[in-house]
Amino acid sequence: MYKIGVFSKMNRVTVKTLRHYDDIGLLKPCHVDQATGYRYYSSDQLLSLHKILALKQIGFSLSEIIEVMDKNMSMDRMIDYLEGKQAAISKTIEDEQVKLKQIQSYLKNLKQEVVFTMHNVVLKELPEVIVASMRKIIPDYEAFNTIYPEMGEYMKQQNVKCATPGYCFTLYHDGEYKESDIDVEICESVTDFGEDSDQVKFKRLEAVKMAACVIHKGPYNTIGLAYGAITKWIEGNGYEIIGLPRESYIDGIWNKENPEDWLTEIQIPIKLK
Amino acid sequence: MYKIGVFSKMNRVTVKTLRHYDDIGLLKPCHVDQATGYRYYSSDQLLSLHKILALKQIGFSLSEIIEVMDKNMSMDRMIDYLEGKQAAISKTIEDEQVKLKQIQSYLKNLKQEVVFTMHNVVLKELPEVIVASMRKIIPDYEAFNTIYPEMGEYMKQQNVKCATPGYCFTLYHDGEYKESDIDVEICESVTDFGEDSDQVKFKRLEAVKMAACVIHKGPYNTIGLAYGAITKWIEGNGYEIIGLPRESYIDGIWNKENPEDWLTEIQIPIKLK
DNA sequence: GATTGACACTCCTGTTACGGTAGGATTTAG
DNA sequence: CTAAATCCTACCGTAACAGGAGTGTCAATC
Repeated sequence: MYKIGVFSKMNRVTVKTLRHYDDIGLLKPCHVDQATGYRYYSSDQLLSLHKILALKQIGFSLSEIIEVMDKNMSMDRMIDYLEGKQAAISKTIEDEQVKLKQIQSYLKNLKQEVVFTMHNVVLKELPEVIVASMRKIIPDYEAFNTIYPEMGEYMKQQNVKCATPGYCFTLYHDGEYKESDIDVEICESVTDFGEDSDQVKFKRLEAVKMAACVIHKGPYNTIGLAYGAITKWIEGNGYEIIGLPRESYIDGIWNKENPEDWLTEIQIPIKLK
Repeated sequence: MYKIGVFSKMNRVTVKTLRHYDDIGLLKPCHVDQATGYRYYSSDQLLSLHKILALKQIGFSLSEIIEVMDKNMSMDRMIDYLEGKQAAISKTIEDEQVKLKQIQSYLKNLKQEVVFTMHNVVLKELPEVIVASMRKIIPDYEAFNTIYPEMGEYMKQQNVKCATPGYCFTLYHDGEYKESDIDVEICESVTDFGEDSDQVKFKRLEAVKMAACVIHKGPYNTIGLAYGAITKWIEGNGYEIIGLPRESYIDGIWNKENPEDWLTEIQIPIKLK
């Protein structure tokens, strides 16, 4: 029979830990003095403690350990448990490796003197949305100024409501950058389907599990920088593009005078290669 | 100006999270209504939120993010920070991989029907100790019964005190298992140096950074099982032995009648290959 | 103008596995 | 007998929120 201090030294755990295990019922001392409350442990309990530590080292939580120790768990259940842990650990390893790659790509950019604060790439999920869409081949970027009002007009007619928060974006159907005759589809997220017209169609866009996103601040003529940053990031981190990029308009001519204040988010569906 | 709900949807974060960031001063809404307490955010703040999420995704803690965002951190400091993170992540990856190997080795044993509860290998640090030691070549294991009392005798003479908790073990100097003419060194941890004699020497054993440990329960003639388990584990997990195994006696003939109750811990210094 | 449903607010608690500290009782050594 | 070491309980703190209770506000409808 050992007092808690000695017992703790025998297995290199702290007294605090032993008391904690007592509290949660993981390892009760074999005897507790009624009068003083002193805990006494037997050397037999070293065996239990040993097992607890072993399980802890391979990533079991204390409540899991309680479960494993309490019932004389069958071997099959034990195997299941271990395999579950195995899968969980494999996943964390993968996640950490992704993080590592991201950091490395940031470091690379930093060292190449690309300003860090400009384009922070974030991974997000994009939810399913219903959109009113209008696909056109426009002669140049100026044409946006005419087609957006056109669509707004039609939607007012149809009496459909935009979703809140507003989500309005352009899909670029050309695989590459073009200055003229651009195949674009402008989309506005709405609450319900309306009636299709020649120009405007309603459709449901599926959720995107993972999209790389950057925010671009400033007028549209410098948005190429953001595209450059995000595509570089995607490649540098071992992802590949699996859908059309969306250019989502947050602030623009309609609510901010100064083009330097405009905000646009680029969202590109991706997956791990 | 957006209310918290809309703003939260714009970046796929929860309202709870935004309030939390407000509480800790990470992202204050640009306006708070004095009367109602309603928080209002501007689209500009999407940029900040974006940066916060990007940093979080690569493993920064919120307090670190506050630091990074607050002062317009210099690029060099930023690089330092990122490199620190990089190292930390690499380390977690390694740790997790070690865990994974351990689980795999347990699974292997389990599936080979080796009883799981018998030998749980735990990694521990062994502290520095001062020991009284006696090295001898003994004819057989029976001889322990004579040399231990011999040493006890000498120590009583010398008036040295054993450490608490007692730590008494045997070092096996033969590289291999032998049945006769065994080169052993018995050690007893003491509080202070005493005077050396022909038989008994005092010395300081350095701390061992990592030792694989198992507890063996029962008489000594079955201790081979424990050795088998531990060496298999060491190999299976990619470690190598870098010191003499210690056989530490916890319970034995001196305090337990029934050999089935005896406890012995085997400690083997190791390092990652 | 009143109602209503959605949304907002402020606490408070709970999560993991203990570490730190305060204040008081007990044991052990000198 | 006294002092030091050890023990006890009890409460707070950690990271990053989630969940819930109880209540107040907003925008739209009747």
